[in-house]
Amino acid sequence: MFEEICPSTLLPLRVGGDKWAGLVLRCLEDGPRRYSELRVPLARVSPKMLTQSLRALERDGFVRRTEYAAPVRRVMYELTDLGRSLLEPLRAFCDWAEDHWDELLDARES
Amino acid sequence: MFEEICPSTLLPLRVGGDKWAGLVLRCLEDGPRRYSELRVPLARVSPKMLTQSLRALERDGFVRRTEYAAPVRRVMYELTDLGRSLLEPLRAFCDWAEDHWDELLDARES
DNA sequence: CACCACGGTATCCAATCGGTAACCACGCCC
DNA sequence: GGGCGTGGTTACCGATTGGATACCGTGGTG
Repeated sequence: MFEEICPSTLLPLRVGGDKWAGLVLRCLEDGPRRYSELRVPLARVSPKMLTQSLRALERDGFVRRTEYAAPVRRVMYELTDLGRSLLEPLRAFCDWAEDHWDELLDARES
Repeated sequence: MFEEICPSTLLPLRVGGDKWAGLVLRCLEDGPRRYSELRVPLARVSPKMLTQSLRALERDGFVRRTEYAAPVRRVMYELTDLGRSLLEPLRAFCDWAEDHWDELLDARES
């Protein structure tokens, strides 16, 4: 997931000045995820960077972090309304990238 | 221009991995501009960075650079069709940022 | 000839980014 | 009580970014 398909590879798009924030947001679009669940699709992201991105997203109000102590330790990350609203322009970008994939590749080659 | 208004200040959005590329594109949306004309609205961007952004945008096919030798040396930068098409999602982001300005500020404060 | 505008380059340097790897506290479960 | 899973943190370090500043070649122009 996200190896080749995302615009980040061909047209690096950074939201919040953070290399991975955009991908994290997209990983959360289908509902809350735990830290370890996020690590699966974002295998290329080091734990340090994932934490850093999540903290930044939390600080800026895009993501809500909820900690449950029992029965097992669980931490849930989910989009806030603000975060969900950001998905719209983000998807616009991704759609654009898909539509212009060939042109991007052509331009890059020459 | 672009001092406080652009999302780059509050929600850094980098297109092409480049800090200023987004602003450069927006400066070109109303037609061709010369290097020195771009320097005016982008006063905060050092010449080095501006050149770097323009070169990257040219390499990726978003901007066309045309050089005229006579009568005075002039270099025009203008958007290609690809570049113009990128303005759409870019504007979506800017509109989003304007709409959620207050929420962004609120989240940042707390 | 001297000077100026234009469109950049060159150099230096500090700060940031991001990857690797190791470590850690807590609680459960065998 | 020893190991494991969870959700991280810490230290270290090289690479990249980007800001400031000075400089430069070319071609008009007075």
